Amino acid sequence: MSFVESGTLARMEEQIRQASVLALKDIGAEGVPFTVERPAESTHGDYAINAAFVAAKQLGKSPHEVAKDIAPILKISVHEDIKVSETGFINITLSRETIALAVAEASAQGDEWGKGTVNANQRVMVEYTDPNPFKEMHIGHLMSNTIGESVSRLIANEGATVTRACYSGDVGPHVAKAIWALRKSCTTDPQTAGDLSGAYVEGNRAYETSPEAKAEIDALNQALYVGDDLTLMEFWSKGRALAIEAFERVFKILGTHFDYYFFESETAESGMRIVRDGIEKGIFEESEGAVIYKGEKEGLHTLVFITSRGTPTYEAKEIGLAFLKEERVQTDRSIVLTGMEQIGHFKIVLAALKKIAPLIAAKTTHVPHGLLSLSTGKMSSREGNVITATELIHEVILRSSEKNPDPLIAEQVAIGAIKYMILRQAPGSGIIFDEEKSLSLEGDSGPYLQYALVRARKILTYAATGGEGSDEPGAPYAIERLILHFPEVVARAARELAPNILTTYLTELAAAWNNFYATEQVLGSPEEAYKQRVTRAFANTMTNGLKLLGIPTPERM
RNA sequence: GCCCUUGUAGUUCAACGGAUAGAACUUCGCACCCCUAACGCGAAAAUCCAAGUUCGAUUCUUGGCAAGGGCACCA
Repeated sequence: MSFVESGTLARMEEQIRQASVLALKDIGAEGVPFTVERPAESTHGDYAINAAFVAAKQLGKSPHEVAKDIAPILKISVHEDIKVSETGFINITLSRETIALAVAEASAQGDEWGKGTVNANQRVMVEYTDPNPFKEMHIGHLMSNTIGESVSRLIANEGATVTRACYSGDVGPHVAKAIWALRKSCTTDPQTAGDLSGAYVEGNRAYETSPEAKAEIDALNQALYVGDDLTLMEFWSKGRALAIEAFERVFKILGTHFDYYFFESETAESGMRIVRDGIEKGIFEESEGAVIYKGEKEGLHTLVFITSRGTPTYEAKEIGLAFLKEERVQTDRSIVLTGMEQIGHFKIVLAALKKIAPLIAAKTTHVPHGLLSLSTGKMSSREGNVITATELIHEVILRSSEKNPDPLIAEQVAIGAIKYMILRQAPGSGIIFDEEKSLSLEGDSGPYLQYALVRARKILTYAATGGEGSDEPGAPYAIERLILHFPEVVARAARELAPNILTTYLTELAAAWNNFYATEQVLGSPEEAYKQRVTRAFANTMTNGLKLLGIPTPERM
């Protein structure tokens, strides 16, 4: 069992890569780039190397000939069969024993199955979700939260210490608008987060239609930054607390917990100070009473950091935030997840930050995600035609409870369906949201994965004994050859910050399991012991995979 | 006008420059309820257009066309 502990198979792909590097060196093609991949067609084997194509030109031979030179000198420590395709791929098919060992490993390791060490000893901060108090969380925040949570878990799974951060705009025009409207309607004691966002919509309408209201709101905005009107600040602080309580209720349902909350009220002052200091250094300029950054020389454009009224914009606050994060937590890497509409702004912020604090800028990565738009038209929190996070969750729970009277399970299924919809596609691409089409409970969907797991676990609860028979059947089941790739898939998803890679894999895995389930009887079969092990290996893989996506795993469905 | 992102079956999404472009929904057919059918099997159906780079391009480059977003005091 030392094999299981050392986890040799978890590094199978890496081993093949290294063996290929050495083999290439031996045939005089050192350093050519190549890939080791899982062939789309399983009959081609478990791993494929394309090095022969790349080396062929340099060696003046055909890819097929080069592949034939490489294949015999590949030194891989597990049993396998190496074949060369006519086109020039080197295909590696693992032996029956090797696959059985991988299944044993997946079955025995439990929670540890799939853990990696790529990010060992790294400290990473991930900022995501970023809802604004005085507005409600809407489905766009759901997208940021779902991707951010999964990315955090994937990074942590590779050995990093992850700090989760949530940054909230608790000052600024949107807050002034909401407070203005609340005061106007003599609301001294708003009760729900819905009251606040309703007020925001109203305040925004007034801001755009009435010059007097605009002046009042602008004044209120400045007063909030100054902060010496105690009645105002108390009202503000109460509203903020109310909003955050609402956020945390949603976070709990979603399975997220933030280690740090950062607020714009904390970053405004230092952000402005740092920007002002940057004027003398020639980083920023004054223009028409505002402080701006001219990005033209770097192919960017000009953006205002401090307004002519002396209030900081998003950009100045972002600079302040970078320093505040640094002050609070030591990190090696800082990831900021936002909607892609902020790409342009973030480039400029990072360009400025590079001149102010090059080390912070160097370790900061902006990861934009696509936007969620409604098939019925544009969503705008200013106009109030948004689908809020809680609305959507309740809507989907309603649908999932048709098949599940148990409210906890209905909720788990609903969250699974919502998160799957978001995580199935590349983080950068947007979603045109249509509840009927986007949120499926059948086919490629969250419940499909959850259901496959439930069925496997059920078998395991019946399997009180280890079952009869111990030898593995001659040919491996398709599911076995999929299970062994799990650690590699997870590592790649973490490296590319792309949970969709894992989602696609788990969907394929669930399909293979359902096929196995439909065609093979586990309990009471001649190969029961081995099939139970396969079942456990699948259940571990799916459980750990869903955990990494942040998708709940219901006990039954 | 400039910049960014995206164009793949009827629809919603995959495909680290590789093998016959994968799924799901829909449609049609089959199976059939024996460890849970939110399941399984089969069929039909797609790379926006044009050049270029490459042994090989959905992927890279350039130019069109189309959609979305951003471009000084919102975030």
